[in-house]
Amino acid sequence: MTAVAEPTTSGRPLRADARRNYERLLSAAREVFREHETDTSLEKIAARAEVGIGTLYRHFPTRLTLLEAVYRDEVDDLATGTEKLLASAEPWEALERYLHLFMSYATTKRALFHELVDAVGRDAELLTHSRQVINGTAEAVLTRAQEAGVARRDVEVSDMIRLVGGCTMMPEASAEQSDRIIAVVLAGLRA
Amino acid sequence: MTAVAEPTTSGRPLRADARRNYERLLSAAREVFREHETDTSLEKIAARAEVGIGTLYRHFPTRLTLLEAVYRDEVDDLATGTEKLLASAEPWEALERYLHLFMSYATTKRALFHELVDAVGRDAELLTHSRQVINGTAEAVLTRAQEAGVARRDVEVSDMIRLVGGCTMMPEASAEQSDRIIAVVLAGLRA
DNA sequence: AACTATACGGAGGCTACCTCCACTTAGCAA
DNA sequence: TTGCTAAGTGGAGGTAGCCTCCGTATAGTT
Repeated sequence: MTAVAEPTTSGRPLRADARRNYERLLSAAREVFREHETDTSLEKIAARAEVGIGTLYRHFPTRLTLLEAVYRDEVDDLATGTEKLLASAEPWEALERYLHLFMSYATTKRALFHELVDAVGRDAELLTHSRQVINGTAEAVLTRAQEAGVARRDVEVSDMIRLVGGCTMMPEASAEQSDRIIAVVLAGLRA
Repeated sequence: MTAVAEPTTSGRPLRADARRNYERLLSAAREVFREHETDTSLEKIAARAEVGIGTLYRHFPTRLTLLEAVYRDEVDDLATGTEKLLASAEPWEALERYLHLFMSYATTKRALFHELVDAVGRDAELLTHSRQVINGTAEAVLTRAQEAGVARRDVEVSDMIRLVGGCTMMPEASAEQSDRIIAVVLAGLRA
């Protein structure tokens, strides 16, 4: 689909078969997660990729590892989209548009988000790629708005992420509801 | 601990041993959920109550059934606390205090909340006691504030629940963070 | 004391996660 | 080409949790 990030676990490049299997697994996982939500067994994904379960586990030692790999591109898209916003829009408008961006990302990727949060809860040390990216982008947007004096200063990044991200964890949000919620949050954040 | 709701599944009263086991299970579950979060197997709860796993399942056919029974009292406390608020406080102040109440309820009972939400996501028809109570109380508070003209009218009950409840689903909120978040939400809800 | 509806309990089926290791093979070097 | 070996494969099987089924036990009644 998109260019696959080199799973260069060690220094050495992957052997051809390993590389092929890695990609088969990734695209199988993508398909499966698109059809069913996230409640799919790893066995089924391995079968879909016509690969043994052991192979899956060597490439993706954890369920979360696999989920992250699947969504890696899209999280990175969120980050680059945000950078554009920061370059082109005024601080407040950037914040507005960022929240919409983030909400729609978190909504469509609810599965990842949910599991990511669960994982962080279980192992506080675990700092996954997605988490780093999300924290970084949110921080850039919020602090810029605060320094411009348009956003309250007594709010932290984690508050904002929690507010917007948290409510996507509840099921069945309509687009209208998302918009209403963001409107409330924005009104609350305004300096 | 508190008066146990009669598990009057059918019309007939429970046999003495059944009743005893029901209460043993309930208090074992209460203890266990207090110590570990929610990741306890039902087998362990049954063992703690010195009761067979089959007995547990007859009384609580679903994991959720048990969780609900454990927290039933506390959800009801939320409801009665809210009624007092409505009787004694001005519409806006009632809303403020309600959000704090709700947040602290949802935070300490995160386990139930999480599983409840998951369950609702899986089976949309399922309308559990907790859900009914939460919806009912939130609605009373919000519409009162709206009718008094102090809260935005373009906000629905489910939006508010989603905002406040959702962010409790992410782990490790400090009391200060909860307060900051509520402040943002309140500022956003104000008419 | 006998009888029966009610309730008990745990063996066992199912499914998912994950590990381990005997086998296979890609890629290199002679 | 051939052989060698580090790299990779795959699935049997261990663990754990959810839940069901049904033979056994007993409370409560007659």
